Formats: sequence, structure tokens, C-alpha cells
Amino acid sequence: MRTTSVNHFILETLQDSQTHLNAHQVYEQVRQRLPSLNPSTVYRALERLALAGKISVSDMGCGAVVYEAVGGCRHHHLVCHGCGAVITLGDDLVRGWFAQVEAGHHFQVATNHLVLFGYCEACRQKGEGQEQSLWEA
Amino acid sequence: MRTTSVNHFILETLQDSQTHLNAHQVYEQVRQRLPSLNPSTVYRALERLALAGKISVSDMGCGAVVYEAVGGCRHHHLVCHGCGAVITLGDDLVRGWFAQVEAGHHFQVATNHLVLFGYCEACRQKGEGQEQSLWEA
DNA sequence: AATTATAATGCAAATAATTGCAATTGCAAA
DNA sequence: TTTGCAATTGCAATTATTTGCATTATAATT
Ligand SMILES: [Zn+2]
Ligand SMILES: [Zn+2]
Ligand SMILES: [Zn+2]
Ligand SMILES: [Zn+2]
Repeated sequence: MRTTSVNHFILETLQDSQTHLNAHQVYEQVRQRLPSLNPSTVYRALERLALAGKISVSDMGCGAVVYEAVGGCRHHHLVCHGCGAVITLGDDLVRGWFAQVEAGHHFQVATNHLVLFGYCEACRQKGEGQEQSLWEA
Repeated sequence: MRTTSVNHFILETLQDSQTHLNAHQVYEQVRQRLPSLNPSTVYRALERLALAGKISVSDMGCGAVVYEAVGGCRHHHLVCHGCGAVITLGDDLVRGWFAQVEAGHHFQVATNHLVLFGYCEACRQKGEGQEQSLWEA
């Protein structure tokens, strides 16, 4: 990966924001410094940075895929299908399990920002996620 | 969820194919029985079936999201970034870990087809996934 | 500094997926 | 059955993302 200004600015933007940004948000930020920037350049740079392990790429149910800088303390998330709540999961529990998977399958896991969907306590009590239908087997 | 023919045919298509199909493939299949079918109807029906837990939705790195019927024996996958190899992971190891996550966070995990990316043994030996850059901290 | 090979970019076009809205349909209550 | 409501659909427009190709820029080599 070459040291282009786009790579640099995107990484800087994600590191500074410390949150999940979608491609358009990254584009708008970086465009302030590189006015001639093209959206497809951003998509390609994001893909590059992700493959290099410098950022994470995740579908968190927000319509567009979101990106985040992968810093010293990794983390993961639980996202509620009912209310959209995002719970952060430390890396300890995840790393340990990944190690098990790796050991059992001769495979090196690179996923650096796992997102699991489900239902939070509040939504579960409201009955969310209990959809039934006439089709049940 | 109502018992519409679209819901029925989509579910049947996915159950019969026993593989991962993308939205366009599902559309083509079902359209043979419902010629006036519209793609957006398929997307919406797929979303519905997924929310009801009858099918899984996953990005397996094929460009388009893929869907699969969730049958009796659940499974998950490891996908190699280097060569695209897809390794199937039984549900036992996954279910156990999900239970841990659920217990620790008052959250009911609904993810029914987990996909982890990484590098297979062969690609690891070829040096894939070892990309370095001039930027290393 | 000039040359070369290849990675990165811009642009336009293609593909994938979502959304608003009016018309239709399934389902259940009357 | 008939009626009424809400879920579902088609269609067009919008948004999100990818891709082909010609051009430009980076970094190594001469
Ligand atoms: Zn995060
Ligand atoms: Zn919730
Ligand atoms: Zn599968
Ligand atoms: Zn591989």
C-alpha cells in the first residue's frame, strides 16, 4: 500500500472521530482537505485499509456499511434488532473464542470487529423478536 | 407475517437449493412461478423472512449478500480472504459461545449464520494476509 | 535526474439495495 | 359473506457500492 494522501487522511479521520462512520461521512470529511476527491476513490481506499487490518468494516444495520479505526483496544458489538441499541463487547471474550476456532480449523481469523444481532433485555420483555406466523412447521 | 405466495415461494426456493443464493438468484427462481414479480418485493420478503428467523442473511464476500434457509442443523462459516475458500463450522462450538455472550450481557443473540473472515492454511503459507506498509506504528 | 513498473485516481457506467407512495390483498371481525 | 384494517406489492426514484478504463502519481532502478 502506497503512502498516498487519501490513505493518510482517511485513516486520520477515522482515528480522530473514534466512532463508526459510513463511506459518505468519510468522503465528506476527507473532501475538506482534498476537494477533488472522488467517492469511488474513498471506497477503494477503505477496502485497502481494511485488508491491511487498519480499519474494520461492518454492517451494523444502519443502511450503509460503517468503518472504524482499529486501535489498541479492540472491541465488538451486540446490536438490537428491536430498538437499534448498540452494546459494546470487550475483546477478551471474543479473542479467546477466536483462538478456539483457529485451533480447531487451521484458520487464522482476521475479523477485527464482530457484530452480533439479537434483542436487548428491554425489547425482549416487550416481546420483540417473538414474531410467529401461520407457517410454523 | 402473512401467507403470501411470495413468502412461500422464496422459502421453498431456499430450502430446495440448500445453498447460499443472492437476491437476484432468488428473484430469478421465484419469477418462474410469479412472472410479474418485482425485485423490491423480493428484497422486502427476504428481510421479513430473515427477521422471522426462517432464513439467514450474510455477506460472504461475494459482492452481494447471500441468503440461506435455516434448517434443523445450523451452521456457520470461515471465509478466506486470500482464495475465497469457505469452511463450514458446526453450530455446537458457536452455540456454546453465544450462550456465554448472552449470559454476560442480558442479550438474546439472533445471529443464525455467523461468517468470520481470515486466512486458510494454504494462503497463510503463501504469505497472504501479511501485507505490511510504510505506515506501521 | 531520467526511466520504468505498478499502484492509485477520476470519471462514467453498471450493479446492489432501499424507500415513498398509491393500489392491492390477506385476514379477521362483524 | 361483507367490511375494514393493516400487511404486502409494483413501480419509480434514490441511495449505496462496484467496476472498467484511461490517466496520474509513487517508489524503486538505472
Ligand atoms: Zn465499534
Ligand atoms: Zn432493544
Ligand atoms: Zn451457510
Ligand atoms: Zn485461502
